[in-house]
Amino acid sequence: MPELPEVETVRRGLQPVFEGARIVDVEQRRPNLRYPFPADFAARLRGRTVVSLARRAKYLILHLDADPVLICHLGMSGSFRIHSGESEATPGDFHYARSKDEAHDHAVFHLEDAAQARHRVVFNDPRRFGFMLFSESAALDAHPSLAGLGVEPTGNALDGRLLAGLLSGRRTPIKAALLDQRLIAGLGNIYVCEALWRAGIAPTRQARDIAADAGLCAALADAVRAVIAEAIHAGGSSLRDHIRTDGSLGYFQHSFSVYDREGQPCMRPGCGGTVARIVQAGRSTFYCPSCQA
DNA sequence: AAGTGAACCTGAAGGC
DNA sequence: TGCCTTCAGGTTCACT
Repeated sequence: MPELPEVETVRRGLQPVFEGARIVDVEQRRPNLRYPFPADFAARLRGRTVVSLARRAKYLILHLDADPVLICHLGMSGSFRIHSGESEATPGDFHYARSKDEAHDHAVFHLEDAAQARHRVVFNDPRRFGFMLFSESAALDAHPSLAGLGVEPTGNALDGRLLAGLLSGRRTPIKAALLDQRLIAGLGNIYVCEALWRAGIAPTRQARDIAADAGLCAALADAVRAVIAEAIHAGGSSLRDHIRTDGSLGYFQHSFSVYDREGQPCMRPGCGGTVARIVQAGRSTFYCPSCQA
């Protein structure tokens, strides 16, 4: 499921285990995920100390005390589990994290923290759309996976004026424009649908038409920032709940207004419409034809 | 340039 | 019970 809020939730869950820890060993259990693991993957990580765990868009970035930088993407079904002694937790709990099919445990990081306690961090990814790559340089903007990524929808950078500039002149449907990682980095199918519903904008409208309306751009930028911020917040609370458990309980509790609600009543007060599903660029779009114009 | 569809891969869910 | 089809949070590439 990982869109930006889920990746950020995973990052926050992993951060206390990774940061400051020494990588004692790495098990690489297959040659590739979506892409081949980097050459000498385990050997080059072994012995390094983790300086920080960052995030850019849907990418996790592990900065070490020496080259390289580890870039990790969860794809559609990637997850991490933490094993610390007796306890176990899954940071960022979603569908596939529940299945503890060890056949899909593709990489294991053995860590030792400052108090010499050992932790294992296990990467599981049934569909193997995830990947791990190295950047030889700390200048990550030069890495092919990260170069060209657009603005983060967190913080205050994304406002109506900036959004208007990004959408200006584009003939593509607004749905596709918001999914374009070169414009805004980190939105996925769920939160694009949700943001368009909040802003009352039909997903089929042309991006350039939205760009021409300053009020709409401001409303859409606000909706994007709000839905991402709320989702991160919800992920955090779910994470806390989850870490108290044995790692096997509960889905990430989403409350979607339109996503996956085809045929159900629109949740906007007084609207009375029915959520519809259409396909755009091969992907499901959920929206309310009554209040999204 | 813009848009679509396919590809990568496994698993869940629903119809019959 | 099983077999079949469809669908899934992402990204990239090939083609109109």
